[in-house]
Amino acid sequence: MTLLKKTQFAQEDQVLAELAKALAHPARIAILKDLAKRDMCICGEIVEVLPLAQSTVSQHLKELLQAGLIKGTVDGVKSCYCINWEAFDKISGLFSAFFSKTAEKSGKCC
Amino acid sequence: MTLLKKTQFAQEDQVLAELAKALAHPARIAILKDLAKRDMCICGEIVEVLPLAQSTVSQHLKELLQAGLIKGTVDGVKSCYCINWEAFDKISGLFSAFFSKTAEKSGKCC
DNA sequence: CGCTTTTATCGTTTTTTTACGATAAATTTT
DNA sequence: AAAATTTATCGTAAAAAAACGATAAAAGCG
Repeated sequence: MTLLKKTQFAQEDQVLAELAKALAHPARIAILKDLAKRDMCICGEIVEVLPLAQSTVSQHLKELLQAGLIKGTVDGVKSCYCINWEAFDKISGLFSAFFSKTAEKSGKCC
Repeated sequence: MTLLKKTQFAQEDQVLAELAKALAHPARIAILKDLAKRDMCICGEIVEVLPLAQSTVSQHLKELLQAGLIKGTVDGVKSCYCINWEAFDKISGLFSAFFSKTAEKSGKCC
């Protein structure tokens, strides 16, 4: 009788929900946009453009990493992050598939 | 010094994050898929196909309502829900805009 | 070598989310 | 009219997320 009901849903739905969760904070949206904007990848400059403490930003980066949306490499004392384009495209595809597949129905409604 | 930092981000990012949050649970993904699959809209039959208590499902429906993804009408003692297609398409557009705009960069990386 | 910079992690607090049972309101059914 | 059905809401508990400061580890600089 735990509180972990999520695992009882279809794998596919869990995956999409997990990805949506990674996007479910404006800081993480902003990070992704920032990483995409600069075509070189970025380290702790992200901290400067966000209204959050360094440790909090680090946490958000970790979540994006775990979701596979970005990748990071260590460059001396600095950390360099960038968008994981292969994953990003795949995830983009998952979302558009979800939306288009869901929407291809008649649209009859109450 | 509250803990409400979210409001300090760009409106656009807040909106997208909020929508992503509405999708950030497998139950809500499943509900949307189910509503789309049946081309008539559905009431508490949703409860039967989900491994969750009625009150919990009702809560998830409320969140989808608040995000604008679905709409609901009362039909006697029953409640009838369906996808809000106009909003759905718009939201679909927001996501694909986010992904394509973000991805249109060079892809230089570390 | 000692100091500074950079960043990840730890510990903690606050807030939000998830989940359920109980109940209440409204409506059918009997 | 009484009983049963349907669903939203309330109260509550447990878990997860968000945020920060402090600290630690690693690298670069004087």
